[in-house]
Amino acid sequence: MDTRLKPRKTPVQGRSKATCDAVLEAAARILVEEGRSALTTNRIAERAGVSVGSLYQYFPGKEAIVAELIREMRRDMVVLLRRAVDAAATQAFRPAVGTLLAATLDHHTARPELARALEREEEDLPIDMETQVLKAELRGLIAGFLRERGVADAERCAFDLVAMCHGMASAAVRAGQDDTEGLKARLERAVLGYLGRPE
Amino acid sequence: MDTRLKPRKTPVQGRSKATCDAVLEAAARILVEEGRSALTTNRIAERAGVSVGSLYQYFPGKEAIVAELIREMRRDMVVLLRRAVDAAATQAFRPAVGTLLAATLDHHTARPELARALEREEEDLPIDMETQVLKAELRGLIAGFLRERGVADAERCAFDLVAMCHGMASAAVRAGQDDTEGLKARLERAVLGYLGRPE
Amino acid sequence: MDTRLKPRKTPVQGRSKATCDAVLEAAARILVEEGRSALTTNRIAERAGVSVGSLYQYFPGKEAIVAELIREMRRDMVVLLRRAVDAAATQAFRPAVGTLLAATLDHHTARPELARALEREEEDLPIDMETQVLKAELRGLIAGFLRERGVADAERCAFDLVAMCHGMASAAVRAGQDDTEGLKARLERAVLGYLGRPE
Amino acid sequence: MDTRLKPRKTPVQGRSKATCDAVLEAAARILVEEGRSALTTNRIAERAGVSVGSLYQYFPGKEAIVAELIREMRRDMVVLLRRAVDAAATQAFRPAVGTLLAATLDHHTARPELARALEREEEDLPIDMETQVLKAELRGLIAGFLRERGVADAERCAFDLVAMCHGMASAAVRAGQDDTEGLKARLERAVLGYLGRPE
DNA sequence: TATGAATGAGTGTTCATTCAT
DNA sequence: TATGAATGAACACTCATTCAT
Repeated sequence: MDTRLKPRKTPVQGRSKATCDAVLEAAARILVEEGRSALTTNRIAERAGVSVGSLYQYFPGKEAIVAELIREMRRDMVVLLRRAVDAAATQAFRPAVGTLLAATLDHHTARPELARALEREEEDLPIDMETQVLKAELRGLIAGFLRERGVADAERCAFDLVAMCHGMASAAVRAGQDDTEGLKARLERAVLGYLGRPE
Repeated sequence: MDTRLKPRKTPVQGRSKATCDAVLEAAARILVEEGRSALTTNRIAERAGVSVGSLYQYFPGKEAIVAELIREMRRDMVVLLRRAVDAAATQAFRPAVGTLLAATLDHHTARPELARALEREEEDLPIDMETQVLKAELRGLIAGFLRERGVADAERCAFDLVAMCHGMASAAVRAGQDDTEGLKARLERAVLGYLGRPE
Repeated sequence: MDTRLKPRKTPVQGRSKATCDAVLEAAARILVEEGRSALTTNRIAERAGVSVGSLYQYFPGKEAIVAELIREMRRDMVVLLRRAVDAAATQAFRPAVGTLLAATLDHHTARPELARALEREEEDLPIDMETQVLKAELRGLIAGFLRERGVADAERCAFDLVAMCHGMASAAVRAGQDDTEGLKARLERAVLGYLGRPE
Repeated sequence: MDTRLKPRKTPVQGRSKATCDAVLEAAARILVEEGRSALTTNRIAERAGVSVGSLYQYFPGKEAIVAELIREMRRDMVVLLRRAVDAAATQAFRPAVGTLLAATLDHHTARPELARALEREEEDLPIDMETQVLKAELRGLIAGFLRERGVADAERCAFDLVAMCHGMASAAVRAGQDDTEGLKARLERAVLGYLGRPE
């Protein structure tokens, strides 16, 4: 079942790679600019400047394209967060939280609507293994950080914090707010408050 | 444009009302039990025990049905929250927050998956006026409560708190957690923390 | 699995029946006049003077239409053959064989190319239960007749005779021969010869 | 029109020949093992270990490949039957018929499903000249044999006998019977019976 | 000459919506 | 007013065939 969500071939070079990327990028753009209901295979191919046939050469179906976009997003997040966790290791608690939040927001900042759209799609898709692992890793990184800092029930806290930030960031994007700094400040307040460390 | 999201007639009594309700209830059930992709007009009519023709007599289209469900949900929330705000008026801050949260969760508790599904649909639908007003009212009630209690920047806070609770509650439902009490406790912590009043 | 080969509804009256029949008849005509490769759902609908949507209201797919045509054919054959077996009961062996053959050919005579086309299609389709039963019944009727007349290994003989007649009749139709009488005479010779009763 | 069914080049030696053969063999295997619906040019190339481009270098299209397989089959049959007719020349009638039947079955015995599959395909394809000639030759050989033995209306008899044997052999293969000896015996009975020479 | 990426017309199928009964 | 048969645009997806490399 997993194969329906995986690319057919993952070409490493040349024209193939270009086509493959064009398809993914087109899908992303459509999702953001035209909405999920406009995300048809024909439209994707059109915007990618590619034929439908080519699209199907690389992906077994529409869902696989979206799934791949999600995977890319999660992979990026893992990289960013891992880096942030490392950087935070030597910091005091408050600035460390800031570092982590900044990393999380970085991702939302780059293409906020895309992130939101993909997170939405994720809910409708059957969760494939890799995505599941990536999400677990994200929570794991945060939980690890919290545990290290002596926070009790780190797993649960990580879960709640992720959900909380997701909710607030989504709402902000949705409302068209683009004051990332302000958002970050408020998230910091929320997180530290939740953790009982508003000092 | 708004008329596409409104019922054709809002019959207050008799067989008409029954048909109308049957349609709405059928749509709700399908959304929860069979998923959004199963939500077709024919299926709705079938589960409602009504002909498609009748369905179109009361609703101009599929979206109008969903929009009406959303409106119902928001109306319910307004009622619950207004009542809670009244009840909270005489309470100390902490218990007052608890009262408000309880009201908010009440709604999620009754039909959690439906609430989540509708909130998802809401994002895809063009926002009709009434829903917009209802949502503004919800935030207004909370903002009013906060202002009364001397919280600065009450509007913004209300916005964030709603988003925060929405995020955490959704994630909990999604993860299959059904420990409402626990959830409420964590939300309380988050809210009070955010407000800088963890006393 | 069987449901993919069965009609969706078998409407007994009115417009429905007419549409259903029009679809079947159109498919039969296309198969005969335009060939199997022209048998597309859109073409069927077009020739039936009906929309594709209607077609799918009555049949779950293209295969189901063909399967139904086959079933109709087999049902007809069973009726004809049963009647012939009854009529042959009181006849001497030679004329009795003639009666059975006449019945078999009757069917081919009515719409020879259709019969041939359907028999071809039958080989590509997963065999559904009813068709299987009908075919068994056909062979059973012949085997019963043979057994009654003291023919040894009646089952096997029935199998061979059916295959033999099928082969010869098909070839004749294919070659465009339309001398049914002559064909019948030759089949008789073949059958009686095979049975070792050329008297 | 005929050129669409002929190979582009018929290379007699070297790598070309190998490629050509690989394509034909791949097509044959697919037809037998995966069914006619799996017979796509891409799949053929894949199983042949060759690129689609190469496939089209040797054959103008898919049909040409199948047509060539059919021609090969018919050529084989002509060779076998010619040899058998020669061998039968000095035999008495009964054993002579046996010799001819054995030759015919030889062909079916080697790759029964392939023979059946190709005979099926043959019916869908426009008949190209060479195949027509080959089939005429087959009937001619049999008719010649019969005429020599004083059988009246030898042409017609040859036609019927071929059809008869084809029908019975096909049915046997289809039913999964693999008792070639038994089948031969029954065919003999049928043929001799038809010819009125059961002695 | 061989490759295989690219093409796009064509196929099966669905579903929101209409309208004759 | 209620029905449900009919509609057909739109969608996902395939595959024979071409052509730049």
